Amino acid sequence: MTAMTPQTRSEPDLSFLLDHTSHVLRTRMAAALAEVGLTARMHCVLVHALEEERTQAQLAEIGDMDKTTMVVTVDALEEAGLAERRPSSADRRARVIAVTEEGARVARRSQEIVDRVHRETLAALPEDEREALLSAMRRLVGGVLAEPVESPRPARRARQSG
Amino acid sequence: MTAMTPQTRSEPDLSFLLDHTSHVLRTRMAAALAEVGLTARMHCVLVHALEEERTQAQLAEIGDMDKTTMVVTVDALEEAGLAERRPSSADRRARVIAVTEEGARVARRSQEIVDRVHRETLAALPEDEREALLSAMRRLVGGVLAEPVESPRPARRARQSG
DNA sequence: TATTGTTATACTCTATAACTATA
DNA sequence: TATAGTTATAGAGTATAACAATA
Repeated sequence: MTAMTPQTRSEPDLSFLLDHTSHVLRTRMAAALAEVGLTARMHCVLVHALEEERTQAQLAEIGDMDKTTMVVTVDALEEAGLAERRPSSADRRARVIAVTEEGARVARRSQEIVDRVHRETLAALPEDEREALLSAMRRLVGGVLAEPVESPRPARRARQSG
Repeated sequence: MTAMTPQTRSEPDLSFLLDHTSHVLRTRMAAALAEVGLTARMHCVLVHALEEERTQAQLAEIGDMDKTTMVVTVDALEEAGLAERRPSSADRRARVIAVTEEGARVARRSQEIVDRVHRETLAALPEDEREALLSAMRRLVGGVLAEPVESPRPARRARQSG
């Protein structure tokens, strides 16, 4: 979004290009998924819970969410009747996320929506460019842009008692 | 960040690729710019204010920021002695952002940092892929991914008087 | 009446801290 | 002692509302 390079220069503004495209795609995806009442996170949890038996911690890992964010996401899925928390037979601390029949139906539709939005976006590109784009992005994700640099977060006050 | 497509499928997950790369690049850029005491927004305002005489509203437009976000960004630049608010000669409501000498020096360094981070990132790609990536991204920004879809924001309570 | 910049603040998002139950 | 999940809430980020000065 934020243009990092003035228009009078010819350097490619990779930051702007990535920020803008990811932001716009995100809004489009959110709007499309809203049709079936899901957020991107709910979709993510749903499809990965459907694949195999997974606990909240495992799903949080996959979706790169904090465990507290996972709590509210699973709350939303339960409230919508799309998933349920079940005790894990292997570890009594853990909860397995079981997708309901309705949840499975919605997940099928939401995955179609996701694929369609991706397809429509990529369809705007000539095929060779499309392939190169995907290949380049995968190379970045696997290489230089694999891991975020983390900045030291400021300390936090203890919680108010009462 | 959020994987939109389970690993067992072969559809390209454009959302994940864009979200991940833009997020990681953003953290790298933030860390690199912190060396000269700037945020990405401060850099953005600084270089565009340096190009020609511009008001806060114009700079907000360029950086796609809200005008209230611009206020705090300019506050930070003024506090750091890198820019100053000056009354516009054309419109007495408006403030032109004037970059100080120190601001110009810092802007030159921060632009070098931005270019370097972009160059280092793109250097990880074979040249043909690099060119295709940039071309594809520009095509998306100019086409299907030009404008965000906006979702209706929930209304807001009036401000407390007192 | 509309717009620039400002202040105050509501709201969202996310993560930290503290806790319970279990490993 | 460490981990899974939960609750409460701190704090960052951002945008809306209202306002003063000016167009």
